[in-house]
Amino acid sequence: MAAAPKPLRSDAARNRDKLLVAATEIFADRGLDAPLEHIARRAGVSIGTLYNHFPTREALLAAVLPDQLAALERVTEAALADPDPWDGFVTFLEGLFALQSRDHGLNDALTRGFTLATDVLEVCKQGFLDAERIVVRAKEAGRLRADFGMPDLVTLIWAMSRVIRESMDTAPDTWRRCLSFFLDGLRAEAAHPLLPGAPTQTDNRP
Amino acid sequence: MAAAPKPLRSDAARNRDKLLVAATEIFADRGLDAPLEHIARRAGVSIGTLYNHFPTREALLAAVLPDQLAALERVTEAALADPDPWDGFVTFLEGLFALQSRDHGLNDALTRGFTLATDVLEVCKQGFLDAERIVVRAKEAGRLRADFGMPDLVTLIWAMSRVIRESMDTAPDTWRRCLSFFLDGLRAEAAHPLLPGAPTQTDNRP
DNA sequence: AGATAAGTTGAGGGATGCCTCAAGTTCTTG
DNA sequence: CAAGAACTTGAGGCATCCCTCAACTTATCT
Repeated sequence: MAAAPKPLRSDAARNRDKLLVAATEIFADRGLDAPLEHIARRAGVSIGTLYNHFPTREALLAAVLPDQLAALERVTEAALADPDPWDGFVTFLEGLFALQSRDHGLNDALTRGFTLATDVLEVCKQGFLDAERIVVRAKEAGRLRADFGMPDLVTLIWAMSRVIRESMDTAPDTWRRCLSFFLDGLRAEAAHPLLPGAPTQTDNRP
Repeated sequence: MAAAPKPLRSDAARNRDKLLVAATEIFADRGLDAPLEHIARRAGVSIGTLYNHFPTREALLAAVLPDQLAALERVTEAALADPDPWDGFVTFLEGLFALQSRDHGLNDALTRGFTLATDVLEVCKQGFLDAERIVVRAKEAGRLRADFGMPDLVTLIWAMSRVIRESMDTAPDTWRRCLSFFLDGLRAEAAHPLLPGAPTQTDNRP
């Protein structure tokens, strides 16, 4: 099935590793569109070598992102493991944004419409479905407002990712404050009718 | 006082106007870092002429932004005119974001730490003070949660500006939905203790 | 060790965007 | 209607980032 991945020559394997380490670091603190030259330089390798191993930025992302996404998966599991559906929902959001606040690249990945390799995309979709379980559970328990849907989660991620990016360097916990306020508006008992002109939920399915 | 602004030659004045019109349009729908060449081309003028009239991007902004800020001022006034402090607060936010959603450039201006000419900056500061009156009034009326401060307004603007930008082309009213949720968390009676780790208000004064 | 396949290198070509300035054009004024 | 001042022009230099490829180096295998 899978094309037999021919074994790399020893030096090539080493360079590949150095590139992955460098890419992970640089993406994490410069974001996903950091110049590839920086990554090559940090890996102590020429730009040509980088392109030899990863012909496109997307290929490099596909090699680097899965680790970050695994961390996210752990957060999701922890959230689902919480016996209280609301607490689980809060745990999920806190964990998600905490990860994003530590990893500029993950922030980009979750947020910008990035071209991702199909298998990475698959992981994302799976994560999205797990997140949906968290949301549904909290709604069914009558704790999360009934009109909150997955598109709203996406919107929330956009919103918070901006807050995270903007405050990262000066007051890195600002997002917690913002999230606190937001969460208070998501509790079922806080729900008021939407502002006039606000799209109804089905309008903005992604 | 003010340095006598020597009268422009007629053709120069015409070009200047064309540039302002073009800049207003392009900034509004491409954002504040649209290529200056685009603006020159749309004005039907060479790039050199643009630089002749506005030696820096900042100078061009200083000539273009006041109009947008005036619109914002009108929103602020309307908000203060509302007899109900909470409704005024809501009016303010709705008006602010509605403007941003129509003007990509204003969205950038309010959001990114842009280098602004001192007099434009002055207008911004004034607007900020007016906004503070709206916030304080809503808090004193016991309608807006007591722990909401001006830094939180800044954060909210960051958050919403991202939502606006991201949904502008596909579902331009998404921000209203998001704002509705957020507002429900800002009502005094919705307030819950902040999440652990959230900075206290004084931490993130800008 | 020598032959060969595998891997590396970095200069260089292409885009885009910023900004300048010498040469040309056009308005204004006497 | 000159002539000089005011203004415009666009090619070109700079910088950044993209990506490629012919010449070189190195690991591996016998």
